Amino acid sequence: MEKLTDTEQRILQAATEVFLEKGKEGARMQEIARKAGINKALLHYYFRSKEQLYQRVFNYEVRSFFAALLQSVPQTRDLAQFLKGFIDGYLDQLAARPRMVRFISWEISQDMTAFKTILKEILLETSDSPLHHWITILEEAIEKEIIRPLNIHHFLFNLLGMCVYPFLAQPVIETLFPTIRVNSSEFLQERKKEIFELVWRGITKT
Amino acid sequence: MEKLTDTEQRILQAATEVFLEKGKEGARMQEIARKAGINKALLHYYFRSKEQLYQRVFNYEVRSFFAALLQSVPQTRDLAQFLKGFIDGYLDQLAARPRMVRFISWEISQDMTAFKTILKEILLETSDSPLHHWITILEEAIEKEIIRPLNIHHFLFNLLGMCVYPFLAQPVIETLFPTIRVNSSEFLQERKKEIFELVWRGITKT
DNA sequence: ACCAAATTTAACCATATGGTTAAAACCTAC
DNA sequence: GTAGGTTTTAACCATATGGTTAAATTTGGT
Repeated sequence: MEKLTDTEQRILQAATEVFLEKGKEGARMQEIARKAGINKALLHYYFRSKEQLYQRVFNYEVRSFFAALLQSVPQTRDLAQFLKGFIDGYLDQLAARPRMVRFISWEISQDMTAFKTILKEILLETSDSPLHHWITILEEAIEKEIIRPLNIHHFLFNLLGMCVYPFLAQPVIETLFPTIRVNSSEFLQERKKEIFELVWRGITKT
Repeated sequence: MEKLTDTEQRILQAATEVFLEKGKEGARMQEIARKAGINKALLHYYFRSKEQLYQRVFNYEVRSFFAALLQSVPQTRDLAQFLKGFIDGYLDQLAARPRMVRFISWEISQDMTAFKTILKEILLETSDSPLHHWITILEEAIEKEIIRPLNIHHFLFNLLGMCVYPFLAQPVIETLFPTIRVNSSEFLQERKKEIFELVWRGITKT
C-alpha cells in the first residue's frame, strides 16, 4: 500500500466523484482539477493521462464494489440468518455508494477488457469462500428439504436484482412516486423487510 | 405521424444504435453517418445538431420503453395469470431491446429534465389503466386474502428488479458464469419460470 | 431536353479538451 | 539565508469533433 500525498488523495477523491457521475467520456479533466482545488497541469503531473487516472479510479471502484458484495455474504450456517444478513449487508453497502451500480453497469459495458482483467485478479486474490459458501448453504438447504428445489443462479440474480434496482431506477421511481426517497433510511428499512419476506416465503417448503 | 424519407429512417436507425451503445457523450456523429451510409454533413442537413438528433432518439426510446412496460400489464383479473403474463411480456420486451435498460438508466441520471417532460406527457396521453389495474388487482387480492399483506410499491420494484437485472449485469454474469448466455431463449425461459415461482410462492397465503 | 428543386459531397471553420512546457513559488536541510 | 530539489502555475500546443458552406449531382416534372 503506497502512501499518497494529500494532493494525490484530493485528486483521486475528485476524480472518483466526477467519473462516477459523468462516466469516462463525460468526465472533464478541468472539472476534476477544479474539484480537487488545483489546476489541470497538476493532474497530469501526478497521473500522466486521463486514461491512467480513470483506470486507477475504475480499478479501485470495481474492486471495492465486488469486495462489498463478498463481504455481504455472512458466515452463518442458518439459512434465514444468512439471507437476512446478506440482504441487510448488501443494501447497506449499496446505500453507501448509491451511484456505483449505475456507473459500473454502464462503464463495464463500454469496455469489458479492463473489467475482465480485474475480475480475474479478484477471484485469484480472494479465497472464493463467500461465493462457495453461498452455493453450499443453498444446496444443503435444498437437500435437507428446508427449501424447495430451485435454480441457484437464478435465485442469486433475483436477489441481486431486487437489491440493486432502486439505485438504478432512482430517477424514475422518484418522479413516478414523489413521496419516495430512495436514499432515505426508511425506504432502505422497508426494502430489507420486503425483499426478505418475499424471498423467504418464496423458497421455504410449505 | 410525419412520413420519413428512407434516408431519414436510416439515419435514425444508425443514431439509435450508436447512442444506445455509447451514450450521448460517447457517440460520434462521424460514426452515425458511417453506419447510415452517408456523410457527416447530411446528418446536419436532416437533423440540425447532435443535440436535436439525440433528443429525437431519446424521446422515442424512452416512450417505447415505458410503452413496453405498460403493454406488458395484462388485462386478466386472475392474479396468477396476471403476474405470469406480466413477467413473460416484460421479459420478452426487454430481450427484444437488451441495451435499452442500461441506456435509459444511465442517460436519465445524466439529464433528468428531458426525461421528466417526457414522463409527464406519457402519463397524460396514456390512460393510466395499466398502472391502475396493477394497483387494484393487488389490493383486491390482499383484501380477499388470496395473498398476504405487502407493500405494493416494493413488490413492484422487486418484480422489475428481477426482470431487469440480467440485462444490466450481463457482462458480469457472462464473465462469472461462462455457460450462461443472457440473450439466449433458454435463459429467458428459465428466468420467466424462476421469477414467477419465487414471486407466487412469496406472496400467496400458505 | 431542360429547368428547378431536392439531395449529396468535399473542404473548411471554430471550439473544446487532453496534454505539454518552462518558469515561478515553495519548502527544507544545511 | 540560501542552494537544491519539489510543488504549483499560466500560457501554449495538437487534435478531435461538432458544425458550416458552397459547389456538384441527382431527381422529377414539363
